[in-house]
Order: sequence, then structure tokens, then C-alpha cells
Amino acid sequence: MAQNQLKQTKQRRMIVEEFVKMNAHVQAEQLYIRVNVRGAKVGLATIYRTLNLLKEAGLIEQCVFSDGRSVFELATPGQHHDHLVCLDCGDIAEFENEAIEQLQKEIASERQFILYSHRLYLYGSCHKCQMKNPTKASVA
Amino acid sequence: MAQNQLKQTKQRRMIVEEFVKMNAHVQAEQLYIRVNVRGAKVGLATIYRTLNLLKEAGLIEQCVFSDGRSVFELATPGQHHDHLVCLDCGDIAEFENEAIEQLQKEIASERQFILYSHRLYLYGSCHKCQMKNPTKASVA
DNA sequence: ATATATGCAAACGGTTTGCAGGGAG
DNA sequence: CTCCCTGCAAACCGTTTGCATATAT
Repeated sequence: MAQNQLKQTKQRRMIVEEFVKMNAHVQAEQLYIRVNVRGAKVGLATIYRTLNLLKEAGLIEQCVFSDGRSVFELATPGQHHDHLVCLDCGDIAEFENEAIEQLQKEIASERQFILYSHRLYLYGSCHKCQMKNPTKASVA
Repeated sequence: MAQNQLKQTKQRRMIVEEFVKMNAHVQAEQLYIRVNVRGAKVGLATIYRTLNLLKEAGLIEQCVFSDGRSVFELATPGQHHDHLVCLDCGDIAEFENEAIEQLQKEIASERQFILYSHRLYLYGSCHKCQMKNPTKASVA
């Protein structure tokens, strides 16, 4: 838990608990709904404030997709993954690729750029959606 | 020009003209200012509508950074570049890396995912800012 | 007791939309 | 002459903030 000079409150406990249950790709709004469905009233503002605290504490990470929605995930120290985003159903899959990570480091160091983080998004159509839609035009 | 069943108007001409002059990393707000500085009044809404049309026509591409700002660039058919974003000064540099592009295609095809596009962002501190700031803590 | 956290509602910033008037074809 | 485009202002959406109250320590 966030024992970083933060008070422990029942809403924070609930938020963290539900976050962990959702266990990936958490959106503030959804978390808000899930927390409130089961009893206690927690304001949306508190959800956002808590998510930001957790992010600052390095416990969770944020990904901003091209459609503007923001998704949070439990931080996985040491490793990293990126996302395959289906533009048809909105589904998000993950992948890891050490070779790409390595190339990124090379690119950064070539330019004397200090890398703090990176995000790689692959946008397209997942297998499921290809089955559903006989043909498909491209999108950005 | 966008001869895709679109009417040619003086505001559209001005927008495109200024867009090309800025020649990279165009933000709607900036474009709005530049177009209006030199004469004619063009509404922000028209800027957005035109940018969206150009995007749909495949003439420009949009990148959404993690801080929410959205940047447009002339489409470069056939090739692609990605971005190094400095979290200190906001500067954006570009790079191309064929090996990374290749790996992405492999990842997608392994998962039977049809790739439409992708975005890779490297976030960190550029050389200039490293000089200015003796020490620096990390950011997401 | 004291500082921090909460809920609410209002503010925000970037983007989109509805509408009445204007201009391209 | 018709339909598309424009400007304006209002609506939107996700997120943040101010404030008075409630709560953890």
C-alpha cells in the first residue's frame, strides 16, 4: 500500500482494491462505477486524485490512447509492455518485445536524449473483428 | 489540394497554406493564430473542421501526446517516423527506424492483428535541457 | 488537535456541434 | 439556386480545482 506519507482512508482502500480486481486497463470512469456499485459513495474527483497519487508513487502507470481515453495499469517494475489497440472493438492487447526496447535505447543515446519512458501503440483490427467484418477500410 | 468533393474556399486555402509553411508539428491553436495574424478572420471551429477533413482525406496525420496535446503533420506516404518528446521544454524531434517498423509488423502478424498504423513516443529529456538542468528526476 | 482527505459543484482546456447567414458550384 | 461552408456561441468530455466539511493520526 501507499505508505508514502498518505493517510489511509476507506475510499482509498476501496479504490485500490477494485483497481487490483480489474487487474488491467483501468479507466477512471469505470473504476468510479465499480467502486460505487458496491456500497459507499466515492466522488469521481477522489478517484482521479487517488489515481494521480498512485501514479506519482510509481505504483501505477498511465497510457493515453489516440482517442483520448486514458488507461491505468499496475506498474510492473523492471519490465514493460506495449499495446495493440483494436479500432473496431476498442479491445487492448499487450505485448513485450525486448528487441524494440533495445532499439529505442540506442536511438535515444545516439541523440543524447535521456529516456524516461516510452509508449508504443499498434492500431488496427484484432482477429475477432476481422472475423466479424468481411471487409474493412483503414482508419487512423 | 483536397479535390475530394470538397469546396475550395479562401479559409481552407489559407489554412492549408499556413499548415504547409509550419511544415511540421502543427497544433490547431497555433494554426488558428497564424492564419488570423495575417488578415482574414477564420474561426477555430473551421480550423478543426478542416484539419479533420484533411485527416480523413489522408493528407495529414495526427499524433496525440501523453500530455493531451494533439499535433498534425503532413502525411508522408510510404514512410513513417516517430517522436522523441522532451518533457522539459516540450520540444519534439523525429526519428525513423526501419528495424522497429519491421518488428512491429512481425508482432502484429503473429497475433493475426491487421496493422493500420502505429505510434511510438519516446519521452525524456533532450540534450539542450540536460545542459540547462544540472540534475533531473524522472517523470512519466 | 491538526493537517489531510473528501464530496460537491464549478472551472478547465481542447474539441465538436447547432444554427442562421454567406459563398462556391 | 442549391448545397456546402463559415462564424459564433453553446455543448461536450474527461479531468482538475476551490471550498467547506469530515476524518485519520
